[in-house]
Amino acid sequence: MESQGRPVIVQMDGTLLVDVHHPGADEARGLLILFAELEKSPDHFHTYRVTPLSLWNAAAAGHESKQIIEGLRAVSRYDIPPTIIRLITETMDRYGILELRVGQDGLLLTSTDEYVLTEVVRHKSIAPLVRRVISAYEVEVPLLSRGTIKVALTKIGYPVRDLAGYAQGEKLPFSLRDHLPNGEPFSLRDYQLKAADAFHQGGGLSGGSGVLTLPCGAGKTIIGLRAMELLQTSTLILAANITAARQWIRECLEKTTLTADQVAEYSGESKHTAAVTVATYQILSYRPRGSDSFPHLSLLSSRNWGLILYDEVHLLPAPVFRVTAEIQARRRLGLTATLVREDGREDEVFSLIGPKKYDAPWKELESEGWIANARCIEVRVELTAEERRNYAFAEAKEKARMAAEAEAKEQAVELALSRHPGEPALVIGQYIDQLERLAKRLKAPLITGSMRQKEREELYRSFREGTIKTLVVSKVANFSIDLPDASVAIQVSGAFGSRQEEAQRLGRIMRPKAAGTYAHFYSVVTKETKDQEFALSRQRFLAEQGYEYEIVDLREWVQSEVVVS
DNA sequence: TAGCTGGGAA
DNA sequence: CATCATCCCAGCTA
Repeated sequence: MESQGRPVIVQMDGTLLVDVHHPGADEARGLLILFAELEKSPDHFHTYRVTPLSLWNAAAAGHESKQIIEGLRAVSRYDIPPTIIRLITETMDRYGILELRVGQDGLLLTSTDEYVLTEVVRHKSIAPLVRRVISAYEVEVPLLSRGTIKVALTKIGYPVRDLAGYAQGEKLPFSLRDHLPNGEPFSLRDYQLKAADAFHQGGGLSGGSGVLTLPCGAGKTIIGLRAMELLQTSTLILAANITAARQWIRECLEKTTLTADQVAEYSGESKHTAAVTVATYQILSYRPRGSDSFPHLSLLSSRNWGLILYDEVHLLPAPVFRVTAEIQARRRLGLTATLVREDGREDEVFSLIGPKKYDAPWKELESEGWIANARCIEVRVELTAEERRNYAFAEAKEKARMAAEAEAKEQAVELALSRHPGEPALVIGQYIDQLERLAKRLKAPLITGSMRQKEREELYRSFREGTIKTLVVSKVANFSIDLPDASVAIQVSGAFGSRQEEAQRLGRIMRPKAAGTYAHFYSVVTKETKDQEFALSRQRFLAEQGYEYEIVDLREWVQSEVVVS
């Protein structure tokens, strides 16, 4: 291939630009996601960035800096700047210089490079964790410091390869069923097997802990059950909320040979433990008022768990990080749709749960029909003259809300809905006032957090049965996994900067649709306001997931609709 | 003992 | 950056 014709431009600052119109762009992106993170995706060039964490994940997955650089050369339009080659090589090669293994009387932190170990051991965050210097290649660390030292080493740029192994855990013989209770045959999809294998391979030492990244609707639970089956051991499952916890219990009973007395819920409502116990993050982080102890954290050491499974690992709260540092001898599996945390503690997930073991190829899942084909549309609206005046005079903190609640959004929602007659649609927003207005205008029921669970379930049922076509929902849409699937989602307001929220909402329409049809995801945004600032991060998120998206203007849209009808 | 309400946390 | 979620617990009723 002509070098002029290659799709990637490597820049001095560590960003990688992909020309998305280039025929080799898809292939290039497949290479870049191995070791770089997508940063933004304007019209013609997508920007990736290499970060220490993205490079270490690649190294932990067994990629070598040499291969990565060769691959990059093959898709790069110009010569790669030497500083970037050095950055990739040095960062990746640091992973694995240090290793942690079991010693006679604690852990051994070992190095193939005496200078690195000496330097590291002198560091003020590491020195207190070292019990004894054995040689220039070996120091002793107390067993209990396993987690702390891993976090500290990552923070100073020398992530350690943990080869200290795992506790056996109580045996639990069971298997996945090949038929569900209703008689339907049940088997795992290819990528589900691959994901679970990626976690398990390497067995005793290098395998057995890490994170699997899969889109909503790809069957994360099933992969978790498969991982449990591979290990045949008692498991503590931590879930983000009670509904998710109960979903785990249901799936255990439905899809495995585990019996009801082997699966227990540990929550505010019911505190039972069994060989498989499902708890919420919140009960672990619970602290009675005025106290500084966490009475339920002991659950983690209450039994000889062979596996701790962290569902939605990006939500893992601080106290659970702390205790996870203390149980590094237990196998750990993290499941998530996005590894991005709003609090920036990705490095702790990397250190304490483990490196990323599998990242689902979205586009592949989509083309194989496991998740829906989705179209994302950003609808831009304007403030009215009056709103604009108020906006100009408003305090900075009021502005976001004013933009989010712009009157024109209501018309945009109506118009978007009219393009999908008969399709189940969700209107999702952040502010109850705005949602109340919308619900009235659309003559659709509104569901918020204050609605009783019973009433919600009623509405969900009608929606599922099709007697209700449109539901207006608040932030419950981000959490409630009972919320039925739709083929249209319209978001009118929200924490637009939050990619997690975006992921949840997009997930609402990701269940496979009939061949050749699309799911539609609309975001209604007010032009020239705070609202618009969030558009960039959304673009980035959607592009990360492999989605193209389209921008339309409400005014032009209104005109074209008039012409059509 | 279950079922509801309200306050508090993060 | 405030808003709205969540869950947990205590305390009430029956």
